[in-house]
Amino acid sequence: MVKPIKMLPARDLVASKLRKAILTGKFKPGEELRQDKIAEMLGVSRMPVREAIRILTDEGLLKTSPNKSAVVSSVPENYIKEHFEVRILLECEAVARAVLNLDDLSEIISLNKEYKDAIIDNDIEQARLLNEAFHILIWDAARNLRLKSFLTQLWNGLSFMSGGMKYTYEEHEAIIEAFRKKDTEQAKNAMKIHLEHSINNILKTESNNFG
Amino acid sequence: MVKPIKMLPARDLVASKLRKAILTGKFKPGEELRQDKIAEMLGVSRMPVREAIRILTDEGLLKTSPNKSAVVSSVPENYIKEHFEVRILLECEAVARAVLNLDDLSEIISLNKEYKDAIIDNDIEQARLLNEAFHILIWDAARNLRLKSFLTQLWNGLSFMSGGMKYTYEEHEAIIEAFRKKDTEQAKNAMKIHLEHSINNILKTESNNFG
DNA sequence: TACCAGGATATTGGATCCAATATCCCTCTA
DNA sequence: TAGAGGGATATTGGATCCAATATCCTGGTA
Repeated sequence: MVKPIKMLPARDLVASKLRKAILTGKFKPGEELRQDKIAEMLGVSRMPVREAIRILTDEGLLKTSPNKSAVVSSVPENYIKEHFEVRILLECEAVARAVLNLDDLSEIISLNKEYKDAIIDNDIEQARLLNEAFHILIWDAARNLRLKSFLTQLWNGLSFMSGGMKYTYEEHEAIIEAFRKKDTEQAKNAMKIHLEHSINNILKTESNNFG
Repeated sequence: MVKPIKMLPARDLVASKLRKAILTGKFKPGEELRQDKIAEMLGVSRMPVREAIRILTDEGLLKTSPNKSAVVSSVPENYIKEHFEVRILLECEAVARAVLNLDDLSEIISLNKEYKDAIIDNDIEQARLLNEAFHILIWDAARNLRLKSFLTQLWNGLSFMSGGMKYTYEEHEAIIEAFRKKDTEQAKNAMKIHLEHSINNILKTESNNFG
C-alpha cells in the first residue's frame, strides 16, 4: 500500500498547536492572545489563526467577544477530566443506539482484526487510524448527526495525546461481544471501561505536563 | 432602561441565514454551496461565509473536505429530532450536576420571576433573554466547560425558531423545586418534560416548513 | 489632585488579492 | 469509440490590505 498522506488545513495545525500550548500551561488562564502575535510565532498569516481561535472558542478553551482579543479560559486544568466526563456520556449513548441499529457486524469485526495486526507490526499511525475508524463506525450506527458531531469534536480535541493502546483490542472485543448479544447495558459498560482506561493512560502519560 | 443593542458579528448572521435555508429546504441535501455565490447572495464578502460554513460543519449540517465545496448533509429532516435527543441527554446531565453544586438559589429564582414579568408585559425579546439566562445559569452550575460549550452550540443552532413559551414559567418552577429538595432525579425529570414540551411546540409551529 | 474628554495607538473584523488544488472538457491514441 | 492525458476553468485556502472598534495615554478642568 502506498502512503495515504494526510494534508491537514493550516487552521487545524494552528488549532492543535494552540490547544497544546494552553493545556500544557504555556498560555496561562486569563492571558490575552493577539492574533498577529500568534501568527508571527507560527509563521503563518492571521487568517488560519482566526479560524483556529474560533475552533478553540467552541471547545471552551478560549473566550471571545466582538472586537476584543481572545482570552484563555480559566481552569483548563480540568480540560481532560471534563472532556472524558462528557465523552463517556456521549459514547455510551452512541454505543447503546448502535447496538440496536447495527446488524451486520462483519465490518466492525474486521476493523478490530486489522487493528490488532497493526499493533503487532508496531505501525502506530495505522493503529491510530483503525482505532478512530472503529469509533466512527459506532457513531455512524447511532444515526444521530449531532451526536456524531460532538463526538468528533471531542476526538479532535484530544487526538494529539495518544496514551498507550495496549489493551484497546481486548476492550474493543468486549464491545463487539455486546453487539453480538444486542445487550445495550453491557455495551455501555464495556465502552465506559474502555474510556476510563483511556483517561487513566493519558493522565499517567502526561502527568508531568500538568498541575 | 436604554436599549442594550446587540451587535452580532456578520459570521453569525450568515450562519443563521444558511441554517434556516438548509432547514427549510431551500438548499437540498447533497447540494454544493459555493462560497462566492453565497457571499453575493447575502451581500457580504466570502470571509464571513467561510466562517459560517465552518460553524455549520461543526453542527453537522454541512460536510466539507479540503479544497472542495461544502455540501449539504443528508437528512436535515431529522435535525430537530436529533437536536433534542442530544439536548435532553446533556441538559439532564447538566441539571443533575447543578443540583449538587448550587446552594444559593436566589439568582435562579429571581431570574424566573423576571421572566414571568416579561411575559406579562409581552416583552418577547426580554423573555427570550431571561429564558436563555435561566438555562445558562444551570450550565454554569454544572461546572463542566465542555458540557456548557455543547449546550451553547445546541442553543444557538435552534435559537432562530422560538416556539410558544406559555408554560415555560411553571416548568422552570418545577426545576427550581427540585433544586430546593436537591433531588437530582426529579430535576432530570422536570428538565426532560420541559424540553419535550419545547420540541412539541416547535414541531407544531414549524410543521408547515418541513416534511 | 482626581476625573473626564479627546485623540493616538493597537487590535480585531471584513474585503480583496494571489496561490494551490480540484474539476471539467477536449483532444489524441489505441 | 472508449479511455487516458493535459490544459483551461472554477473554487477553495492563505496573505495582505483597509475599515471599524476598543484601548491607552495625555492634557485640561473642576
